[in-house]
Amino acid sequence: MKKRSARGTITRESVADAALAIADRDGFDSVTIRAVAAEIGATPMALYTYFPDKDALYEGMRGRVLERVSATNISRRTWQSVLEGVARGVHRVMGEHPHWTPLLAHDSGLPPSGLAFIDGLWAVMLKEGFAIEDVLRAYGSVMSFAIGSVLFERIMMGTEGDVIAKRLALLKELVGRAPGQYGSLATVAAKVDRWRWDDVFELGIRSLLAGIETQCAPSARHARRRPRTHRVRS
Amino acid sequence: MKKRSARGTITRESVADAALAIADRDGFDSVTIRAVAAEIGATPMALYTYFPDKDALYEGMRGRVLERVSATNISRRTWQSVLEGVARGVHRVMGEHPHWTPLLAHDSGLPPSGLAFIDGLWAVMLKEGFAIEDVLRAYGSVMSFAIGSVLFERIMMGTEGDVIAKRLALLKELVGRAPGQYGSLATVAAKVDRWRWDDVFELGIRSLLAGIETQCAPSARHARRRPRTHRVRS
DNA sequence: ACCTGAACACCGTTCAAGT
DNA sequence: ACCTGAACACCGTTCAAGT
Repeated sequence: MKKRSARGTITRESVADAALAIADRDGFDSVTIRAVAAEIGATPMALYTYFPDKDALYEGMRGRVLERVSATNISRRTWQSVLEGVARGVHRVMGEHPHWTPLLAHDSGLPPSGLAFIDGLWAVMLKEGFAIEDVLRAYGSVMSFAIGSVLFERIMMGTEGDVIAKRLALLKELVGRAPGQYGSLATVAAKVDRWRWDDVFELGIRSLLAGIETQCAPSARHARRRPRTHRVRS
Repeated sequence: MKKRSARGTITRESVADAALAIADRDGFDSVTIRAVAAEIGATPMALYTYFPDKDALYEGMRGRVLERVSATNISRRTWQSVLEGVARGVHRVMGEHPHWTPLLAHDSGLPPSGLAFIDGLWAVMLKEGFAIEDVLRAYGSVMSFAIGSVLFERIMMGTEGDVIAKRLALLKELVGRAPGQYGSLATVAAKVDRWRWDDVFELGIRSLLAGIETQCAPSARHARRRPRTHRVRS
């Protein structure tokens, strides 16, 4: 909808940012090639100079999001501050831009800037004495939770922040069926408007850091060789 | 592609199952109204008798998936077995059907059967003495992790199980840039083919259950009134 | 190389009509 | 109520053409 931009002013970043702006404003499904082109004052096909297809555009968007996450200035002093920092960064950025969350669930690759970002985090963990396989194990569990908490909140609450509307719809759903049948749900749902979703995140991140500490983090005190229990599951 | 089904034989379940079968076989993006209709031998518009729109179809699919999760027979004896059981169920079902994972990230509602399922889990937690707000806090953190671990694995490894191909692509990516720059990434990536993703899940679920135990679970020994630390964040 | 305009093969969904 | 067939307003992407 903007005026035609001068030739040569388009960049991968400006395209990705335009796409993110549309997602913010109109929802993720409104991010179409045509809409993004209109946003920067170009023709749909002009974008194909910068991104070979729509998955590549998603990848570019994800790169820009990760730059925002890293801009929350994660301390690299300890492995705890690294893991907590990146989790908190994901949680904060996605809390501010709920329409961006589908990017986290779309398996269309990580841009080079994302690789560099991860490399920096893993370097700290290795330097702190993490075993190589524990780096991915610990990073994976924390990132899984960070991503999942954002998506789970979106699934439960929707994207519009209409908590009350959702709760009422839920209760109406319950009343419509056999009364008393969904007693536990109703009991908890009645508390939902007083609910702070951040508490879910806090409980999870605290538990995970503690668990990593005891299960795979290197102790600076005594330089033991990662005492992992070998487990057998049926 | 099947033969025309007799009039009146279509059900919500058969439509949802056909959609899940297509996702399994051809990928999630191949689940189109037209493809599902063809799968059950009907016309595209025939589905609209059972689902008002595509989001409703997703909701129906999610309901069928949750039935599978609950079919993993979750023990309801303790709150630990409930939370671990549902997390393990999600992890197992989605491990067997990676193409279904986008359903977990799509915020288009939970079907009534899903509500009943959650109600049953929460009933156990309440009966075990959980405070009302702790029910959602604990359930939320565990489910967030379960969902996130599935999606994170899919993001990192792709959906085809082509672990080696992915790793090679990653390493090639690294070599292409300044050598030695992505040292940490390369060090860890070199171990990836020996990697068991289940270890990420095990570390997370263990940590979360332990954290819930200390931070909000009721102790059967001494019936204290949930000793939560009151925290203030900047 | 960058960008345009027309066209193609899809998609979800509406509508009018049949049983 | 259940189901059909044609049509509409989209979508991502290809192609031939211009600078």
